Amino acid sequence: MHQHIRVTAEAVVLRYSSKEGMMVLLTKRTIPPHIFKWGLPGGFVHNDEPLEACVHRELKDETGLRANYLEQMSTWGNPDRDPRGRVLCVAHLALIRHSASKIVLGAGTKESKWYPVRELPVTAFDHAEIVAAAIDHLRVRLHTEPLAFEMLDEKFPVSELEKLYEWVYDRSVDRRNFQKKINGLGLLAARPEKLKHPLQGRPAQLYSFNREKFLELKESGAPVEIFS
Amino acid sequence: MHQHIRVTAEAVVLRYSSKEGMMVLLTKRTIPPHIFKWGLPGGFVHNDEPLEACVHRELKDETGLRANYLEQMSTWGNPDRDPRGRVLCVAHLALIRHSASKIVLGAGTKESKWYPVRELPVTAFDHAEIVAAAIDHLRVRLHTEPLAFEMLDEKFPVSELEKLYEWVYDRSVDRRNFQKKINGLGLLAARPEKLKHPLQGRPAQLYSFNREKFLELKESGAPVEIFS
DNA sequence: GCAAAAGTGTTAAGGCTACACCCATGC
DNA sequence: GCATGGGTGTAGCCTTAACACTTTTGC
Repeated sequence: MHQHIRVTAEAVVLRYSSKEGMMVLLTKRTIPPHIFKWGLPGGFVHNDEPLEACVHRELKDETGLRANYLEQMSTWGNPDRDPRGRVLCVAHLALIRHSASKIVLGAGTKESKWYPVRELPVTAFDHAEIVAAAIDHLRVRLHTEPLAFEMLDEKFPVSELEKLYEWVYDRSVDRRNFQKKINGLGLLAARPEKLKHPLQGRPAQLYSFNREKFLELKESGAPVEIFS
Repeated sequence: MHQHIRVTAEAVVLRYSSKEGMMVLLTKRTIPPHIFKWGLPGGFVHNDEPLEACVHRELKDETGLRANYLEQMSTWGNPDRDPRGRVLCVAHLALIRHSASKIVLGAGTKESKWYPVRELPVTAFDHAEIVAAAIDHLRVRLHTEPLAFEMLDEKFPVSELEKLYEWVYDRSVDRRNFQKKINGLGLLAARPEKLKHPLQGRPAQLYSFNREKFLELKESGAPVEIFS
């Protein structure tokens, strides 16, 4: 018996802004199957290529983007998921800052677009399911892992972090309690500057993520709960 | 360019007893590479076979066992992990009750043994790493998912559940607070009978997991935290 | 009776929730 | 001034953590 299974590595690339919410990067397929439908960036893994390297390569080729954070999520292996035959998909979660998410047209560039996660177009294969799984995955990880900071700018107001959590957990959070909790952990470092030109209201203090402090807390053994 | 990647599905099969702690099922390799070292049960995926079906099949063939719970965990894809060439390993977590974990010799049976998770023998490939990842995975899941009950007998004393959690989180838990918390959730249903012939002390009340209640709580939207 | 494990209760501390109030900016 | 969003404080509640006593068994 000879095994014939092909493998792709694909990524659910997410960006967030309080203005537009969570958005996912999709590329329009130019070949069958599912031609003209929208799919996740990714492609067939080279024989000697690590899975994450494949994702980075395909993402670069197709959209010119560089993920700020990348982790493996789950493998989709249903025998019927691809009409061409057995194709395994190793799905990844990729995060990118909104400010670094502009799609660049280039050599291997396909038509790519950011779509609101809750308003997807017609998608190829099981990719809509994979996007949903990525959000579930994020929901689990954001309780204890500092992944939110991979999507925010280096300097951000607390309200931006809060709104990101509100989007992911789909519930409103008390602004004042959120700020107290997050400051109590000491994970945010105040920057000297304040937010310039707010659309309305008092300019917000800008913070950056204190990764050293986070690692210190984690090493100390106490479980770090960023958000409950 | 022609892709040539082979795919295996393997399982970290775990059983637990308060007497012996957490143990993992390993099979002795009978062919190179890593001949005579101990590896995870599993093998090459058939072309038209779902990943989980492959795990069940290999487990049955190699040890005669049937996993009580099976979920995909992570995919190990380092190009150098197998000297034979590119072999992807889709690792699964499998749980089995101690009372149903006796290895049965049969046709395709390899030499298999239960080993304490914290005292592994010399292992093949990256399988020791995968076992460690499975314990980490379990540590995350046990907070909110009722996987502990997949390893305990149908009827069990609360102390058995408590000790399982103590093993996984590697810390001692106050017996009385644990019982109150778990009873407060209403997830356990008292059975009419008590534990017969305890080695010492007062016979314990036996309980079984109330899955309906758990699903009800989960549906109600409130996040269910079984253990913190 | 004694040791060992199981069942039940109490109390204090800390975290979270729900609030009210003031501040800084644009218009 | 007024609207709007940002920063800080406080009181009550509820959960958790720490701990004492009683009960039921085997020997």
